[in-house]
Amino acid sequence: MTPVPRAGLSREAVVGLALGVVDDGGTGGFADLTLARVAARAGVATPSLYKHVGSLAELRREVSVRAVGELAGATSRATVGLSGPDAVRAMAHAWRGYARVHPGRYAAAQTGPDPDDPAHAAHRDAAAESVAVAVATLRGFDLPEECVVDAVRAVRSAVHGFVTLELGGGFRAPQDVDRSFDALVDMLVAGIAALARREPG
Amino acid sequence: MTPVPRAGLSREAVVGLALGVVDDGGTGGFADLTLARVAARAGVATPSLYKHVGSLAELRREVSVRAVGELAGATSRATVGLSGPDAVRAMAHAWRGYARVHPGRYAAAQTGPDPDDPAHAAHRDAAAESVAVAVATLRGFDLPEECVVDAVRAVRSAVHGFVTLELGGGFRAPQDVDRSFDALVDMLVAGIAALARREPG
DNA sequence: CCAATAAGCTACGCCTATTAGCCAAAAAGT
DNA sequence: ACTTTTTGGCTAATAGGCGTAGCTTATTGG
Repeated sequence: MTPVPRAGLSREAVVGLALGVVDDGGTGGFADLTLARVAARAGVATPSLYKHVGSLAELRREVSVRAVGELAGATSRATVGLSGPDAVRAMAHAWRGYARVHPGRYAAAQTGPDPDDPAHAAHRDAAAESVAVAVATLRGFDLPEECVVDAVRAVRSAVHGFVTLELGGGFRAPQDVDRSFDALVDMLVAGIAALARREPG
Repeated sequence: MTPVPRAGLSREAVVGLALGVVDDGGTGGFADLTLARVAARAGVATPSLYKHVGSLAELRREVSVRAVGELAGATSRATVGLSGPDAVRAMAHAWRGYARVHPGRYAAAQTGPDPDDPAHAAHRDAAAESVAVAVATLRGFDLPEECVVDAVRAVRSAVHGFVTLELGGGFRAPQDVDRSFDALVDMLVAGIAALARREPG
């Protein structure tokens, strides 16, 4: 009957539009990601998206994988050629920088993959890559093998916690937040060094 | 027509049932909190809840305030009579302990209040109390006035980040998570002490 | 005993996601 | 070039969520 021009969508295009929704929604962009919103951007009826994406959950997972990959890439790029304290500092700042520039995507990156579901394989890989960057950063500290995991967990915890609280408006005091972040990173670097000195073998 | 017995609800009762939903839902209990679920627990039709609660958003906020208050209470109780490193350690462990016992409520506690909305006053108060506990914990470190906020932010960031990642399944390696937490707390204590030593005045 | 209030209910409107089935447009095959 | 198949739109319809309106009954207070 009525001619229906093609919108030229594809899985890639849909994910891209979803990323746009996430970006425009600020910190809550990922939580507010909806098929209806994506369809509106595409100029298409909501059910049409199912030709390119299995479900909202699948689209969200795809967005998460992208976000985790980007975060891993940003920290990785920031630390090439560095080691020891310099590497940790660079990683921490790159991490926080990514979160501040892309708060919606950072929130998306916090969805953990299901360890068992085979559909989450890409997500697991991306997460593993992100952790691998952190591990690589700690080379140069001469950490005893069994302490590396403690150090990685400490760095991830501290930086992620800081960024989360900052984006969530948790730091209401007037003091400079950058300064506090530097202090935190200093603590981490000193703490890792101390961890290396302890239990010397 | 048909006799409609009273369910004996009240605002208190509704909030209590909501807390039950949150508790039973694990980490995602707060995200999955829904008026329909609460109504089902109350044995009541969903719209009936509006006689006791203004909206889902209001109910969620109420739950958040409770959770923040409980967390502040738990950390406060754990640190009475302690100071310095002992206080920080006790607070960190009480914090993590609360989150592990009440993962749903802990997630609820992460919703930040709107600084302007007068309806969020109770939420702001609860959050302020929680921060006050952390500040009190740092007495005994002789921190220069302008460094206290850095130390508070560092402690909150590190502990919150660790707990968040732990609950979210972010620590997949087989190594003991308790040990990693102890290492993190050691770093914090040492870092705060170093902060006190720096810029001596 | 009666009136006022409080606490249920059903019916509805609007927004999601998702499925089913139709139809035209593009692509592939002959 | 024509035909066939696949693809990517569509509308219609189901199910479940929040929230509003208006009715009815239980409870309470005079």
